Amino acid sequence: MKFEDIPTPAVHRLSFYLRQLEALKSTDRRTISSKQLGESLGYTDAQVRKDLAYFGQFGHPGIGYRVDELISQLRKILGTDKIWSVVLVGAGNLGRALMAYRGFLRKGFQLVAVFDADNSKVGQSFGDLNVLPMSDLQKTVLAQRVRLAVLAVPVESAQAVADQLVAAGVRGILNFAPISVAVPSGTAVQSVDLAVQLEQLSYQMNLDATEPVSPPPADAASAG
Amino acid sequence: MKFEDIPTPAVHRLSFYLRQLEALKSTDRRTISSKQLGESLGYTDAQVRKDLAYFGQFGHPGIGYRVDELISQLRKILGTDKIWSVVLVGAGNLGRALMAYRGFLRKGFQLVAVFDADNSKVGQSFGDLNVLPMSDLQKTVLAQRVRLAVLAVPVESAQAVADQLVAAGVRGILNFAPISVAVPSGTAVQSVDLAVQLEQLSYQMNLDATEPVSPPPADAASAG
DNA sequence: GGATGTGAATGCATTCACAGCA
DNA sequence: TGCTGTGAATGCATTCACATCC
Repeated sequence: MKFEDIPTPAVHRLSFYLRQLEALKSTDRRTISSKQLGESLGYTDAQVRKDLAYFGQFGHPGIGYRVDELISQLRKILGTDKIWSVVLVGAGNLGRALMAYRGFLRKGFQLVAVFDADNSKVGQSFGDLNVLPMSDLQKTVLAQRVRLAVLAVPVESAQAVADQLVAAGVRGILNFAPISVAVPSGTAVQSVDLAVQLEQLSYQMNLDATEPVSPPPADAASAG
Repeated sequence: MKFEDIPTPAVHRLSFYLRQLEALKSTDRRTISSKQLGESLGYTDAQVRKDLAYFGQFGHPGIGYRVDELISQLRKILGTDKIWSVVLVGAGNLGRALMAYRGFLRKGFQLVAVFDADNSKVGQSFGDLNVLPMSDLQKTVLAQRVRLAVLAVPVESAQAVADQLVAAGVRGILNFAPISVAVPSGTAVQSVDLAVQLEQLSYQMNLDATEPVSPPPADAASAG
């Protein structure tokens, strides 16, 4: 089976397996069964086994999966056994918060440059780095062969910046602007839109007939 | 067909249709076909029609969908035709950035309280609001009948805070901590984990045999 | 002609269930 | 006995293709 036709949802779950396993490292647990791993994440045991089996035989019948072993296999599969250089475009509140958020940089990613279109921000320090002007983007990305970018700019400029990134050689974009960024095939985009996610929650509440807007407080509380 | 068994991916796409349509409002466009709407988001026309048809007949044969009409239908379906009260837990960098990010609060959501466990943060101003201590969470959420929460706390406390939120009556949580938050059935969780998303990009790059880590710059650049 | 809405057909992902190994 | 890996069976989502309406 070729890598290309492994189900996308399966690849996505791999990241959660890895996260869960890494949390386990601080405990004294050495092995884990597909059942245990699945239950902690809300999946079935068959699902876990099938997902992992797409990539090889990592388990030990009668034993389960060895935690260390599976972690390193998953890192290899996901490509985070090597370090990826990442640039950030947009040094505003969100950009800063994202980079500062603890655990953002789980091993495997290193921020190598930060850009902003606002000249008043250029030159400001940003962790170990200084904010660079957009005019430096092309040459920096090219020179350092950067392949990944985080896009935290206002929605109006998101598409234009994405175009520049792709032109400079970036092949994966993590986009925080609320727009569907168009990129040529061969380039991947992952998007995070808070409004979209809240809407999904709102929809799910409607299913339970949970009432929105706070009416004047009474005393009862109901749930499905 | 009952609301409960509409495909999750379809509901998710609804949010993107809505986002796209809202962007269209600033133009003079009055109607749009399933083909046009789909193309702008990378879906087929049949997909768009099927998704919308799960909820009713919103289109006009020979014409397409009227933008205004479809927007209000989608808001109704997603539950954002009413205002949902939202609380934020965690007034750190991320929490502040999330709330400040323009467009975060697309109509339909209103932040009514902010909590933080760090006493030095309590009392600080946060937009129109003041940061409250965690000890106020229960009574505030209960009194205002809040059903949605944004969780931007360190991973160690995420599960405990989620438990408190659920106990207070929250039924939907948007979680930014890198952990799989367990909640009782009847409560929904949406999660955002930056490391997970970068890993997904990393995996997709591997498919194209794009090399990670910057070796000393040469002159060639390749792409699939 | 130009578009929707929708049953039928296809294709994809998950689950079952069991052979096989430690 | 306990657990994996995996073909076969099921179930879900997408796409096709066409009757229908403006």
